[in-house]
Amino acid sequence: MHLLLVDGSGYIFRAFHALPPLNRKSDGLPVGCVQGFCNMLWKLMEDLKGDDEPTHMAVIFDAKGKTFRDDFYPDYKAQRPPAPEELVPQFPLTRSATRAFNIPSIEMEGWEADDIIATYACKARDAGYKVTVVSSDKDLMQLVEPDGSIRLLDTIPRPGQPPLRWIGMDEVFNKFGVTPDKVIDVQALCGDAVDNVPGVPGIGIKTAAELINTYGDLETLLSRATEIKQNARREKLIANAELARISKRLVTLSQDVPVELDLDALARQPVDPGKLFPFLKAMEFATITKRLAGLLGADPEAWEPDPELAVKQSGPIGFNNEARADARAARAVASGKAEAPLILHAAAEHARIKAIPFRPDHYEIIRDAAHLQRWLDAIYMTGYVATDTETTGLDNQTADLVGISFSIAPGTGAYLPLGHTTGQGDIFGGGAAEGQMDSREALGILRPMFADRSILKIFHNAKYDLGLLARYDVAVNSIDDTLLLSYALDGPQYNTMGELADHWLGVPGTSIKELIGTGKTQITFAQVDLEKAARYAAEDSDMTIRLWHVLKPRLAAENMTTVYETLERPLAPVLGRMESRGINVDRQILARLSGDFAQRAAALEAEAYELAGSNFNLGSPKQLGEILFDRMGLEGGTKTKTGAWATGADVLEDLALKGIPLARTIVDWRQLNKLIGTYTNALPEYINQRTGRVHTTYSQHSVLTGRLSSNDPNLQNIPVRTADGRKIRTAFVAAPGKILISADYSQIELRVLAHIADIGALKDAFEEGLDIHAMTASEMFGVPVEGMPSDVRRRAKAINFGIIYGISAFGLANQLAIPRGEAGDYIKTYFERFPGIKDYMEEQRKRVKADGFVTTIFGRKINFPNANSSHAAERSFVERASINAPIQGSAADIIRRAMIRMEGELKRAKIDADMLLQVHDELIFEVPLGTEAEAMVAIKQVMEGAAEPAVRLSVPIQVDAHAAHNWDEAH
DNA sequence: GCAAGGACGTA
DNA sequence: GTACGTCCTTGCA
Repeated sequence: MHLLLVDGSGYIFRAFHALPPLNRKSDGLPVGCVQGFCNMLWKLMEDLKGDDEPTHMAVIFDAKGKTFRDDFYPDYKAQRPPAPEELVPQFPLTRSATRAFNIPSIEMEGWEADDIIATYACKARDAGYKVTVVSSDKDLMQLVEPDGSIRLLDTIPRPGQPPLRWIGMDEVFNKFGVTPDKVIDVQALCGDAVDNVPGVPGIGIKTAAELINTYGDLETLLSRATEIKQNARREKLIANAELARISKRLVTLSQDVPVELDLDALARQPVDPGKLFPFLKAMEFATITKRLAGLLGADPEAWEPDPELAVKQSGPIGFNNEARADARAARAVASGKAEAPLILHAAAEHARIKAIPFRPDHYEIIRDAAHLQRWLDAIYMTGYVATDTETTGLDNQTADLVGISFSIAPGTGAYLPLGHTTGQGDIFGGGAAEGQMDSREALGILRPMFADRSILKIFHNAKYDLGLLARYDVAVNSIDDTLLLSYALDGPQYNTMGELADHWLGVPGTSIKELIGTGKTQITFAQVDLEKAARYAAEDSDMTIRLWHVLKPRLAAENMTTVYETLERPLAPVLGRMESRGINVDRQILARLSGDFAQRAAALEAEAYELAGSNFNLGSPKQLGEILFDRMGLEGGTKTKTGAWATGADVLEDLALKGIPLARTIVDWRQLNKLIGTYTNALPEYINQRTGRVHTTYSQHSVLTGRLSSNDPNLQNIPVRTADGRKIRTAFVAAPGKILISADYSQIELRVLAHIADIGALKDAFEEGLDIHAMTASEMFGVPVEGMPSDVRRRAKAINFGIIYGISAFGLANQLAIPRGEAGDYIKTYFERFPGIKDYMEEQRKRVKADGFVTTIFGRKINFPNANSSHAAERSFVERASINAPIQGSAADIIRRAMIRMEGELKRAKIDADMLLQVHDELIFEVPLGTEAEAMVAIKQVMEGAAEPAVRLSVPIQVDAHAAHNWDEAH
């Protein structure tokens, strides 16, 4: 018979300092000690086989509250600081873990774990058991038996030491200088600062051992204290005899705790996969789950995560409330009213990480397979890794891989150089630099790690690395992204690694410019000196892991987990694939348009010179203003904020109406010139040599409201409003054998407004499929929809848009070219007809002033740090923006959800369709010719249902889809 | 060579 | 009145 007693509380406290901190991947719940605890439990079962295999087992914990020791010595453990914040949530989880392994979890109020352990150990010893106590607590060393019937076992992982360290007679003697039965006498004399056991002041462990070995035990020593020769020692012992006796009582473990379970009840039970896997999956311990599944011959997929412990998933109905609760909690945090351990935990993590110094000389350069394998082993041990690719350029569709860096903990870092060349600045590139692994071999080694779902890969801007690695056939599963964490938490406030490092870590990141220079003399990263490159690259990963440790716990603390998990992280790979696909652009159509536009622009230019009476640079607003308002002396000119003449299109239109033909000519010239410069001439330059297509880059983290932006080239502002502009869209064509589909949300923002502000009249109109602007006009002006003059509808439309933009009389007057007073009357009438809108606007104004942010219906936060600015114009601006942001942002969230779900749904419906572009309320697809009808049905379904189940909108969502060979006709 | 300002393309 | 990105000129280094 062999009883194994685990000192659960002792393990947690010691493991806390010995193990790397680890948070649950989904929500930042700290679980490092729980994971260490689970590892320890199953390793014990693995290691203690044969003679050492326990027949009985229990895990003992400290209960909350006072113990009997407090009754006679209130200062006992009084100086112990409260448990670290990240430990607190782990206490109950270790109990759950114990039960998950089908092991009794024992704790008793009024007793310390040590007393319960002592009671069971002695009972078992007397019954002839062998006893092992899993602990390294010196207070338990008094239990060790010389014959080995009771031993301690220390299992806290420590670098450079064996995983199991037995503590028997010899080890106790080494520690206390006495046999185990005299340990309490020694402790009574030397005391214990940590537990606030007083002992005899001035007597340390060595003196105590010497005295006890001389006199036999404490009582004998105290009764014969007068015999001691050393004056000081004698006086101290006599003066503090009572303190020594109290100390002995404090350290002596009780052996007669009235335990409820008898020894038989501790007999080992077989592990029950139905208890174990739901727990492990809820904790997201992928590696342990896999190993235990192998050991037990079980399929972990057969069990769902324990719903009590898992990250709360948004249910069909619950989400709206949850999002509101999130928003409430976030407001509480912002106003400092929240009391939440997670907030303190996040703050503590920030302080901890910030205090860890950077040690560039500790970074490693990986030059061979063995070294790479050592890092891989470390990554698998850790379960996560910050990683970053170094390349020859900013465009992941053309750049080449130069190296990869890794970091598994703050202060660690390694750089794996793969594509460095010799010969700095040599345009022929030189040969490969010495001391680099073959990139095919290295990628072959790394591929399984990147694909492994149990290893979390932490990037800063994962979309870039994913798109690049995909070109090297490296698939990446399980990602986190510090850029998107920051965006979910703080919006586009900090963007670059440098800004984040500066703000959160208090260090200026090395600028890439220091390595590659700028302008004409710029080199690529491949040409950077390898040692320098390694320091830069490893530092990048080091900073990424630090930022992750700082930002990830904030997610749970600030209730942004759902936003990050459902709107940010899963979108990045989707966008990455859209960028990789690109879109087919017909070079010849653009060339023909360039010629046509240039010819017409030249004619207009000549006409302008004629009308102006001199040659000047038509592209210069400065020169134009001087000609119009100084030389020609035209009236009514206004100045811009810098004092220059304003010559915008609205000003020129005005002049044209007043009979100044030059103004019209300039307007037309500018339009053509814009089309040439920004589109017909620029776009062909973006056609990728390798793919023959144009690949935009989306920014997921730049827009305040949650929209995407598109750049290099911007494919979200391809002209559509004018006939000439639309011709450019005809150059965006389907590949041979394919056809384009454009699917766009109809009036999505007005529908969202009707839902959020709960406007019955608007909702009814959408429900009945009415012309919403005509309906508005009819309500406002009392004009029947039938036979309504187009100008009346136009005004109503302007007002509807104005509402979405946070209307002002000034702005509406400008838009409609009517007097301010008249515009003000319109707005008044509107608010009278739709009082709910006014309430909504007031609510947002109030919110932004009180909280500094507003939220979308999915819980996304939009920050306005200037909400209480002393500048009136700035304040008004914030008010308008805070009215617009929830509307624009909720619509943006809806299309994000559609995009995230789209690929999976199309695949499920066995529809072959590639999502290529997003233009805020529109998605462009490329599908095989002939399949467009069924594709459109499926696409519409996903888009129209995108808000659900998270939010059940109270207005119908309508999507219009068209298929055609080019984008102009499909739109 | 770079930043700022003006102008203008989109939703 | 909201939210963006790009091109061109201008002015300064």
